[in-house]
Amino acid sequence: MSKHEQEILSLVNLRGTITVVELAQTLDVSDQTIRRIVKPMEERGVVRKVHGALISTQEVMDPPFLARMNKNRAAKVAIANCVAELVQDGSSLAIDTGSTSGYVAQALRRRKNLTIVTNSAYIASTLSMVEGNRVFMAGTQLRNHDGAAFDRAAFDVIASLTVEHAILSASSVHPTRGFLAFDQCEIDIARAMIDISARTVMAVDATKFSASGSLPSLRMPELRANDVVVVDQSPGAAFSDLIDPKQLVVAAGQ
Amino acid sequence: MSKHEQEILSLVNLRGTITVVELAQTLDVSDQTIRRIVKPMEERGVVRKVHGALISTQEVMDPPFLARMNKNRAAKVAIANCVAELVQDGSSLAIDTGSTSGYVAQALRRRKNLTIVTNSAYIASTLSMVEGNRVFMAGTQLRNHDGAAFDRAAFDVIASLTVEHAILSASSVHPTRGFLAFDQCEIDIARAMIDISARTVMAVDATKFSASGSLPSLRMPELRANDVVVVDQSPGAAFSDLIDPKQLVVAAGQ
DNA sequence: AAAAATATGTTGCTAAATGTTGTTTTGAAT
DNA sequence: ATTCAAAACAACATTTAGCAACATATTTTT
Repeated sequence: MSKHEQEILSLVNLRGTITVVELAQTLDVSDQTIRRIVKPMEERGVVRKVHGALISTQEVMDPPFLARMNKNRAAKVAIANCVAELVQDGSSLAIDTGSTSGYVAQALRRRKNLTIVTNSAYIASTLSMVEGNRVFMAGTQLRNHDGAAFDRAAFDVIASLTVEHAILSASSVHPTRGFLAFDQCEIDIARAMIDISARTVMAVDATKFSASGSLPSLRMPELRANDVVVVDQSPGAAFSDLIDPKQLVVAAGQ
Repeated sequence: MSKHEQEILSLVNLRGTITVVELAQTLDVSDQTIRRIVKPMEERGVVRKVHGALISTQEVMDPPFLARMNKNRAAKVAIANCVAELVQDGSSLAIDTGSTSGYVAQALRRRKNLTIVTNSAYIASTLSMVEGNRVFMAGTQLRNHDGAAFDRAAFDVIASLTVEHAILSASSVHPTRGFLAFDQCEIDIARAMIDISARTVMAVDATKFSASGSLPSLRMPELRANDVVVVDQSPGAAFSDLIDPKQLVVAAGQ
C-alpha cells in the first residue's frame, strides 16, 4: 500500500466524491500517479471509479452535510489536529455534533483508550471503531440532517458521566454576545457537556468570527477560566474581551 | 529502546504518516539511520512501512471492520440491493449490526421516509442523513470493533417500537441447527427485533452456508412462516428442511 | 586506556515510484 | 453522426527510495 492510498481513501470517504485532478493537486502529485494508485484500490472495491472522479463506496453523509464538511476544510483539519494534540491517550471527552467536531473525531483516531460521550451517531461510529476506545452514544432519536440526538435520553446519558474535556463548536462568535448557536437544543447539549467537564475546548474556524449574525442566534454558556479556544487564525482585537489571549490556541496552518 | 525510536513513534502517530526524509531532517540524522531504526519497529508491528514513508498503525480506517466489509463484497452488495427491493418507501425497519447489514443500510438510502431502529451507530448515522428518515439509535455503550450497542437501553428502545421488517444477519447457517451467531447478546438483540416485527428478512451470503462451524455458535430464533431469507446463491438441498424454497430469495448477481 | 560493541555516516548500486510526452478513448454538445 | 475537450492510457525518462558494504565515530566494557 502506497503512502497516498490512505489519504485518498479518507478524502473520498469524507467528501463522498472527488475528482482525480483535485486529488492530484491536494496530494501534490501528477494525475497519472493518482490513477496508478487508484487502479488497484478500485479492483479491491474500496472505491468506485467513474470518468474523471472517484466515488466513495461507503457514503456516510448526505450532500448538505458534506457541503458543510467541505466548507473551509483546510482550516477545520488544522484545528482538529490541534485539538487532538491537547488530548492525551486515555483521557475522557464529550464531543458535540457539527462539521468541525467531525474533523476532530477523525483526528482523535490517533489517540488511544479514550472514553467518549457524544450525541452524534457519526462521531460515535467513527471513534468506536478505534480499538481500546469506550464510546457512549447519548440519545435515541436522531436529527435528520446530521444524525445527532437531542432527546431526553441524550441528557440523561451525558449527565451520568464525567469527563476531562468538552469539545464543542459554535455556529458563530460575536465580540460581545459570545459564542452563538442556532438551536436551543444545541445549547442545552453544550451546557450539559460543559457541566460534566473539567475544561471546555471550543473549536471555531475564522469564518465564524466574521459571520454577520443576521439570523437569530442563541448564546452559549460563557467560558470558564481554564477553557481554551482553538482557531485557525487569530480573531481581531475586537474579540480580546471575549477570549483572553491566554485561552487562545492558534492551530499551525500545516 | 533508542532515544530516537520514541520520537519517531510519537511523530508518526501524531501526523498519521511521515516520510523517511522528513524524519531524517527532523532528528538531524541520515535517512539510512532512520531506516535502520525503523526496521525492527516495523517487525514488532508498532509502525507500518511503505515505500518512502511510515504510516501509523493507529490510523484512520480500522482494518477489522473494513476488512469484513470488503470480504465477499460483491455478494453482499447484491444481497443488500435485493433486500432494499423488498422494502417500500415509508415503511419501518429494525436492522442489526454486521457487515451485510452495513451494505443493506447503504442500499436503503434509495428509499425514502423510512422509520429505522438499529443498535449500530454506523447504520444509524448512515440512514439518519437521508432526508425524511426517522432513525432511532438503540443503546448507549458501543462495542469496540463495530460500534454496536447491546446494553439494557438498547433493548428498551427496541421494545418500545414496532416495525414491519426485521433485517438480520447471521454468522453462519447450519442445515439442522439453523442460523447461528457468536455472541449471546447478538441473539438477544435479534430476538428483540423479531419480537417487534411482522416479518424477518435474513440476509446471508453463500460463504455462511459452508462455514464448518468449529467455533461454538449459538442458535438464533427459528424462522416464522412469512419470513424470508435473501442469499446470493441458492444453498444446497441440505438446507431445504431449514428454509422453505418459498421463503428463499436469490439476489440477482449484479 | 585499550578493546569490543554499537551506532552513524558514506558510497555505489538496484529497485521503485513518479513525471512527461504523445496517443487513444471517452463523454457531452452540437 | 461529427466534433471537441477532457480524461485515460502507454512508453519512456527521471527522480527518489532502499540496500549492502565499508569507513568512521561513539559508547561501553574490561
